[in-house]
Amino acid sequence: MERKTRQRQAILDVIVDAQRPLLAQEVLLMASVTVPRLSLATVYRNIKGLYEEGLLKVVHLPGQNPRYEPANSTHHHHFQCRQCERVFDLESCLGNMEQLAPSGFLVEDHEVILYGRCGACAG
Amino acid sequence: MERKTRQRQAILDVIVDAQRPLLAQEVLLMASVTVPRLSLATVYRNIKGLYEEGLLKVVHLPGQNPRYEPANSTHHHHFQCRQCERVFDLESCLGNMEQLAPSGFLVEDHEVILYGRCGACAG
DNA sequence: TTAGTTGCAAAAGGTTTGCCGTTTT
DNA sequence: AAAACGGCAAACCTTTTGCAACTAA
Repeated sequence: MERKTRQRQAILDVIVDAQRPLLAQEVLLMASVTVPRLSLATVYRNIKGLYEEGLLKVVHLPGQNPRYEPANSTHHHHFQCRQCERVFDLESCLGNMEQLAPSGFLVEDHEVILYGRCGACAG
Repeated sequence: MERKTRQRQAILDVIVDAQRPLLAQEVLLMASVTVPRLSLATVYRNIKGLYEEGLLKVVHLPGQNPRYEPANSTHHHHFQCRQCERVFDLESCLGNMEQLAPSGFLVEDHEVILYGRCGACAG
C-alpha cells in the first residue's frame, strides 16, 4: 500500500461514500464504474491493505459475508432488517457492558447487532 | 431427520456434552470416536437438521467459522478472550435494546459479543 | 420393503495466491 | 529502471449437493 493507484482510490471512495457497510462484491460493482477492468482480487487486496492501515473497519454479521465501512466513523452498531436484509447504522450505544462479564474478566470492546424490521418493512 | 441413527446420536451427544460451542471440524473429530467412518457431510447435514428442529443454536463470532451449542440453554451472549481465544457464555443480558433503533424500526432480536481478557488471562 | 441416511467425491461460494505483464515513482 | 500493483486463473477452505449403497422402521 505504498502507491496511489486508480484502483485503490476508487475502492476507498465507494466505501467512504456509501451510507452503509458494503460487501466485496458491491465494492467491485460500484468501483467498476470508475475503473472498468477492476478485478475482485484487487478489491480484496486493497481492502486488506486499507484495513491494515486503519482506514477501514470490517463489519461481520453472523452467518454473512464481511462488509466494509470507513474507520473514521464513530463507535456504533448495526441493525439488520430480516425482510429486506439491508444493514443500518445505529447512532447510539448502551455503554456499561462490563457488568455482563464475570468478575475478573476485562472487557475491552463489544459488538451489538439488532434484528427486526426496518421502518420501510415494518410499515 | 426422522430416523434415529448412530451418526445423529453421536453428533448430538458431543455437542450437548461439550462445555463450549464446537466447530463442525471439532464435532467430526469428537464424534468419530464413536462412529469411526463418520463424514463431514453427515456432520453438516445433521447439524442443519438438528438446528431446524430447534435442538441446536449457532454461535457466530465475527470472522470465524460457526460453532454449535445445545439450544436448551437460556438466552445468553458470549465473551471471547483475545489472548486465549476461548469463548465463554455470559449469564445476564441487558434488555432494552429497542431504544437503540430509529423510531419506526421494530426490534425482534439482538446479539451481544464482548471482547477482552478472561479471568485467567487478565490475571 | 422402502424411504430416509450415509459416504464419497464433486460442486459451490467466497477469499487468497502465483504468475507475469503494467504502472507508479 | 526498479519496485509495487493489477488482472487473470488457479488454489484454498468451508459448506453443500448428487448419487449409489446402506439401514432404520
